Amino acid sequence: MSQLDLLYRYMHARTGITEAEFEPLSAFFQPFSYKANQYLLREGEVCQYNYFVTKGSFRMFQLTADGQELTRYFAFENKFGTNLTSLIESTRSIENLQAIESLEGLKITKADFFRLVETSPAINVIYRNILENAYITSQKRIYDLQGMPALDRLRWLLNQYPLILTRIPSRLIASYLGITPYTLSRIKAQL
Amino acid sequence: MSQLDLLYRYMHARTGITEAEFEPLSAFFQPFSYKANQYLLREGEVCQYNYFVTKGSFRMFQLTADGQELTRYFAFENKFGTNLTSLIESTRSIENLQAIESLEGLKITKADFFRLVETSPAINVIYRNILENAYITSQKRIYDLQGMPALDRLRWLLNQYPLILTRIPSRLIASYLGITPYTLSRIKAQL
DNA sequence: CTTAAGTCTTGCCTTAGAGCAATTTTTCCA
DNA sequence: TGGAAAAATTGCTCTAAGGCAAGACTTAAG
Repeated sequence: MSQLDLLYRYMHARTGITEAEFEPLSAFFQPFSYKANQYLLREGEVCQYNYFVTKGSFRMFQLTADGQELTRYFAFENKFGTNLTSLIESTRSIENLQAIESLEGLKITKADFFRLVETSPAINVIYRNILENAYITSQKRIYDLQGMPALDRLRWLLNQYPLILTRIPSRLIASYLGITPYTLSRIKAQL
Repeated sequence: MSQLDLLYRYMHARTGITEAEFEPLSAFFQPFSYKANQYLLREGEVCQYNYFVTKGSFRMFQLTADGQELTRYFAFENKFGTNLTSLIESTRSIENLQAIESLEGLKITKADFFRLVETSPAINVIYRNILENAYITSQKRIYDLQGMPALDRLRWLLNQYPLILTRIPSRLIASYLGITPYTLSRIKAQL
C-alpha cells in the first residue's frame, strides 16, 4: 500500500473524508526518509514539519544538563509525530527527534498544516484528534507512572506496547521509564 | 466585573470574538459555586461539564491503591478546567475535582460544548487553545520534573506559581510534586 | 475562649534505585 | 567474517527519599 493510501486511511477513519476531498490535501505532503539514528530535529531548532510515519519508528528525547537522555515518546507506523510544543509556539525545541530504525513517511510544513487547520474541516478534526491523544497519552504517562516502583512501570509499558522490548533498545526504554539501564537490567530479571 | 464579562474577555483575547458574536454563546454557560473542599467531580463519575473559574481555585487529584492522593493540576481564576480525558472519551474519571478555596464560575455541559466546537468558530479555537495549553503544560511538567531532586522540583514550582505556598496547603503541594509531606517539610528548610 | 482535629515539623531507621567497575554479549562495518 | 565498539549484565557501595512516631503548631467549632 502506498504512503498516500496509508495517510488517506488514517484520515478517513477519523473524519469520514472521501477520496475526492482528500485529493487536494495530498499535494501538501512530501515523502521523507531517514536512516537509523539520523535526526529529524535537533535541540535548539524550531520544528518545521508534522511527520506521518509509514514505516519504522522515531523517538523524542531531551538531554539534561548532566548529559542524560530522557525519552518521552516513541512514534510508530500510522502515527503523526512532531515536537508539538515547538510547532505550536514556534519556539526552539528543547528536544531531539531521532529515527530509531530506518524510517519513512510523509511530512507537511508547519505553515501549510496550520493553514489547513483553519481551512480544511478534515485537517481541523485531525489536529484536534492529535492534540486530544497527545494530551491523554501524556496524562496517562504522568499518572500511571507517578510514585510507581520501577518494576511496575516496566509492566505498565509492556502492557501498552507488548512488542517494545523486541523492537527498541533497552537503553531507550530505560530512558523512557526514567530509570538507569542498570536498574532496567536488574528488574527485567524479575519479570 | 461580572462572570460573563470575564468569560467574554477571556474569549475575546484568544479569538477576537465581538460582543455581538459572544452574546448567543453566553446562554450556554450557567453559574456554579462550591464551598472549600466540596467536590465538582468524583472518581468513577463521567465528567459532564467544562468549568470556567472566576473566583477561587480547584484541584484535580487521583487516589492510588494505597490511599495516597496525587495532585496533578491547580485551576485558578480565568482558567477553564475539567477532567479533559473523561470529557473527551466519556469514560469514568479516574480523578477527583475538588474546590480548594470557595469557588465560583461558569460551566457548560459536555454536549453543548462539543456541539459548539463544531458550529462556533470561536469555541473551536478556544477548545484548540485549551488542548494546546493542556498538552504543553503537561509536557513541561513531565520533563522539567523528570529525574530532578525534590528541592529542585520545589524551586521549579515556586518559579511557575510564586504565590502557591501561601495559597495552597503544603500537603497538596507535596502531592503535586510527587513527594511526601515529610520530605517537603524537610526541603522547605533548605530554600 | 477552649478543645479537638487536622497539619506541619523533626529524629531515627529503612529502602529503592543510582553510580562505578569489571565482565559478557551483541551489534556494526571495513 | 573478524575485530572493535557499543550495549547489557551483575556485584558492590552510596544516597535521596520514604515511613513511623512523637511533638508542635494551626484552624475550626462549640
